Amino acid sequence: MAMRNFAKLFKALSDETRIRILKVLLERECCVCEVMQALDISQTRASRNLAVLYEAGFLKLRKDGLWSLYSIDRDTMNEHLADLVQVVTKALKGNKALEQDRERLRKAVRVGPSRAEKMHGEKTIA
Amino acid sequence: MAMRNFAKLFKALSDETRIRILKVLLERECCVCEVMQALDISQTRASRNLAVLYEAGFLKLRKDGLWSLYSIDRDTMNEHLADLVQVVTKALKGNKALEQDRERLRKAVRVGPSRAEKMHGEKTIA
DNA sequence: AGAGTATATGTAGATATTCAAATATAAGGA
DNA sequence: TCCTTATATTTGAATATCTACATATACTCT
Repeated sequence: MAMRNFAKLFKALSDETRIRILKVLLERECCVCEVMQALDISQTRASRNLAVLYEAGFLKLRKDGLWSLYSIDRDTMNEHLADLVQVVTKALKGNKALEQDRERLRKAVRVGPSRAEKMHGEKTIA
Repeated sequence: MAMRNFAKLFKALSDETRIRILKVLLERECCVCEVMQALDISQTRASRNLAVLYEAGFLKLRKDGLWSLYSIDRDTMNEHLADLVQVVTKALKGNKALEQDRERLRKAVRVGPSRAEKMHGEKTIA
């Protein structure tokens, strides 16, 4: 169970054009020019946003002569989804990468920034 | 079944600081100063990023005197998740907002941008 | 009212993102 | 080889995002 960089995955999905592309690709595999026709956008825009989704791991790429055929990578998609569900429904206990944050939270008290600074000298707050 | 703006939701989640905040809040409700201590970040940064998550609907806010107590809005979270699962696992048939894209996809052919432009005069491609 | 504290907000600078236009690359056919 | 076509990449400009610093706001207590 690799620790994923959720922020990066979400960033790839944080653009309306890319969401529209994903939805079109849910219909079927498409070449770049089909995507640009479906969304009525420029070739550059279609190509670049497909590349972003591809690099994030959401798409598969198949070459056929001149055509670049993109399709949803359903396996990867389902993996991401499963992880996401797990993160949100459970409390991510035992996640090493975030143990520090949780450790500091354990010690944290409900005082504001000014008092927090005084508590441990100038090193408590970055 | 309101059509959600997924891009906006994902944008709120597309920042590493906000992911860390969510994970801390999965532990328990926190005030701003607890978040800043847990993540070792500035007060401004904690406050601003909490606000982004709040505005996106992921957090609940409870005021207690001087303190602003933020916590995960689990109902909203689960709604979003349910929607997401639906979108990804099904093909989103019958979604009015995207009917145009799918309609154009139906008519789209596997030719490149140059020929696509000629097919319907200069109006086919934006 | 006045002091102290927790949080929010205005501003500005650095950085990142997005897009179109032009150009480059690569495949297929004459 | 030369031409056409589909896609990728580079460039530059507009815009958005993120952060720290300074300041404002709001609540509590004396």
